[in-house]
Amino acid sequence: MNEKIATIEDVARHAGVSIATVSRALHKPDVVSETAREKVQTAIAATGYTANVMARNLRLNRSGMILLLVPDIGNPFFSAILSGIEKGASQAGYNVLIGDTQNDPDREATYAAYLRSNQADAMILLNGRLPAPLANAPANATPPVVIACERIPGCALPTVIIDNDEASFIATRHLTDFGHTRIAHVSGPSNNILTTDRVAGYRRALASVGIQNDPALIYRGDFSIDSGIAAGRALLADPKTRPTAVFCASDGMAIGVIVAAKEYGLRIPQDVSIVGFDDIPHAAAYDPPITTVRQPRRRLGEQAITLLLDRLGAKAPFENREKGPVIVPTELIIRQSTGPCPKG
Amino acid sequence: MNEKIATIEDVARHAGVSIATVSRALHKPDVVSETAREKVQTAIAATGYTANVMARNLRLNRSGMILLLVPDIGNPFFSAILSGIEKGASQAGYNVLIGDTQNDPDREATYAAYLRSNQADAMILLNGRLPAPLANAPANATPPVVIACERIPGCALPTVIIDNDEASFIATRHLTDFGHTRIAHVSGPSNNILTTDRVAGYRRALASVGIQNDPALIYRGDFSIDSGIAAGRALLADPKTRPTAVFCASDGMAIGVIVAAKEYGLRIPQDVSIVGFDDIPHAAAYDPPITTVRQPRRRLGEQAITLLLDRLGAKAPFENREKGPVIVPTELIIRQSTGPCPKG
DNA sequence: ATTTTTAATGTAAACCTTTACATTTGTGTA
DNA sequence: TACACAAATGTAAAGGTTTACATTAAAAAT
Repeated sequence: MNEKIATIEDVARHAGVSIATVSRALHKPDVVSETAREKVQTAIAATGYTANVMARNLRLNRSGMILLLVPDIGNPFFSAILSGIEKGASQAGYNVLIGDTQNDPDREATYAAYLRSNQADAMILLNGRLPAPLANAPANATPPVVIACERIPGCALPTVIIDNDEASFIATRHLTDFGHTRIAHVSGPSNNILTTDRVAGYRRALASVGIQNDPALIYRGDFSIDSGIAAGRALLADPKTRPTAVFCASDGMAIGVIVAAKEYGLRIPQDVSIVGFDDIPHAAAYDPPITTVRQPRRRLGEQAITLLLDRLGAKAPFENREKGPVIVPTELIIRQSTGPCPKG
Repeated sequence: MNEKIATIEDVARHAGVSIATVSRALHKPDVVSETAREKVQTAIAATGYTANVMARNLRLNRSGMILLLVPDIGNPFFSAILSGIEKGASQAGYNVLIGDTQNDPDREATYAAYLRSNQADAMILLNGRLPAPLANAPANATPPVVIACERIPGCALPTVIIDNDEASFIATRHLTDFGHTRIAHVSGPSNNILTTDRVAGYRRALASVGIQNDPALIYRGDFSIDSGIAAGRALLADPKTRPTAVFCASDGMAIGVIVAAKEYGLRIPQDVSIVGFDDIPHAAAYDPPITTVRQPRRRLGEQAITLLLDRLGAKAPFENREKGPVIVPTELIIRQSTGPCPKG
C-alpha cells in the first residue's frame, strides 16, 4: 500500500481534467461545469486527496496562524482567556499558535519575528511589553497586533483591558463602606502596569473618603499564594499596627493572607476583611468564600480576537465594537470574606 | 520605506552571489568560502532578510508544528502539562499548535487531518480518544502520535500516563491505615478511563484489607467543585450512613466535599477525612490543607514531548516502539485533611 | 606544461498550490 | 454561413526555498 500522499495533480489525472479545474472545483465551484465538478469529487474521494496547506499558504502568502504571546502558559489564569481566543479564531478559520515567552525579551523577539517570516498572520499580546521588532516598526503601518490584559502606555495598537483603576476603587470603597479605615493593599510586582493601576484605584478610593495614604500598608507581592502568605504575616503580625481590611491584587494572594490570618487566630471577616481580585473558581469555594473582583477572562479573550479579526478584515464572530481601547466590565462579587469594621 | 519583504533573491543580488550560495551560507556554512559567507552576512543585514518559513517548509515537507489536542483549553488542569510540552518542543525547534476539541469527535477529526495536510508534523493527544482518521490508519505505519494523560485501551501508540490504579490504591490505603472502614469514593464521569482505573484502585485497596465494597459509597462526579459539593451533601447528610473518610478523584471535588462537610458542622479531619487527587496549587492553601495524590503534570508533558521527539528522530517510520506505556510516578502528599478514624 | 583532483559556485528542478491569461468549445445572432 | 460572445477548460507562471547536478576555478600531481 505505502502510497504517496495524493496531490492535486493525482486528482486531476484521475478525473481527466487539468489541475486548474480541480482547484477551481474546490474554491470556485460556480465557474466549473456540473460534470467536471462531479468527476473531481469522485477523484478526490478515490485518491483521498487533502490539499497541502503549506503549498496553499505559500501561494496565498498567508499562514492562517494567529500567534498568541503568553508570559507563562503554565499559569491557569490564562486558560479562560485562551479559550475565548481559540474559539473565535477557529470560527474564523484561524489556528492559534501559542508562544510561551517566560517573560524573556529574547523569546518575545523571536516570536515576533514570526510575523515577518510569514509563520503567523497576526499576533495577540497577553504580556504588557511590546517585542523589540514591533517597537521599531514604522509608525505608518500598524502591524496586525492586538494587546490584551495589560495596556501598554503610549502604544496605539488596539487594546482590550479591564479598568483596573476603577475596579480597585470599587473594591476599596466596598471596604470603606463597611467602616474600615486601616485598609492594606497587597499589590503585584512593581514593574507591572496592573500593579500601578490597581494601586492608583486603591489610593483614589481612600482619598475619596478622606483617608490618608499610609505607605506601610502597601505590601508588594507577586500574585502568588506564597507571596500572599508572606504579606499576611508582615501586615497582620503586630496587633497594634494591624489593618482591619486587606485588598489583594489577586485571589491567590487573598488566600495567602487568609492562611496567615488564621495562623494568628484571626477570624475572617469578624477580625479582618479580605478582598481578592480575579474571581478564580476556587474563590467561591474557599473558607470563607472570598469577596473579589470578577475578571471576565473569557470575554477578554473573545474581545481580543474580535479586535484582531476586525483588523484582519475577517468577519468577527462576536459582537462588534467601537474605536479606542475596549474595556470589558468587571464586577465586585461580594461573599463572606468581608464585613463591618470591628469596634475599638 | 514601505519596501517589500526581502527574499533570498534580494540577498543574492545584494551580495553578488547566487541564491544557492546564500542558502548554503545559512544552512551549510562549511561548504561556502569565507569571503562569500561574509558577503552574504552583510547582504542579510542590509536587506533585513528573514527566511520565508512557509516556502522553506514546503520545500522540506515539514511544518515544524506539533499539534496538541486538548479537550478543553479553558481547564487549568492542562496548563502545567502544556508548559512542559511547550518547553521541550521549542527546545527542539518545534512550535506547539493547540487544538481545543471540546470533546467533539468532529473537531478531533478535523485536527487530526492536519497531519495529512502537512499542517503538523506530529500530534499529542491529551484526551483519551483516538480521532477517527487515526483509528482507520494502516497498522503497519504508526503515525507520529503520542498519547498522554489518558491511556487508550488496545492502542499501541506511545503513551505516557500515571498509574491511576496504584495511586488510588495508595491513597485509599492511607485511609485504612488510619483505621477508617467506611470510605466513600467520589469518582469522575463514568465514560472516562481515569474513573475506571481510580475506582479499581480504590476497590483493590478496600479488598486488600478485607473491607467489603459498598456501591452506595461511590458517588459519580465530574471533577468539578460543584459536583464535589453535591457529592458531599449526598454522602454526608445522613449521620447513620455517613462515611468517616472520602477519597475524591480530584482536588476540586475534595474541596467541594469539604464545603459540604462544613455545612453539616463536620470537622475535617476529626469527623471526616478527605483525600483529593492532582495536588493543584490551591490544595496546600485550603483550610485544612488537603491530603492528595500529586500528579506531576509538568513531568507528564515533558515525557510526552520526549516520547514524540524520539519518534520523530527515529527516521525509520516502520520501526516499532519499545514496550508499554511510560508511567510517571505519583506521590501521596499527606496534609491535614486526613486523620484517625473517630471512635464510636 | 599538462592532467587530475578538489573546492566553490551557479543553474535549474522540485515542493504543491492558485490564478491570470490563452485557448477551446458551444450558443445565439446577424 | 459566418461571427460575436459566453462559458469552460487548459497552460504556465509565480510564490520562496533547498539541493542534485553541472560548471568553473584553483590547487595538486604527474
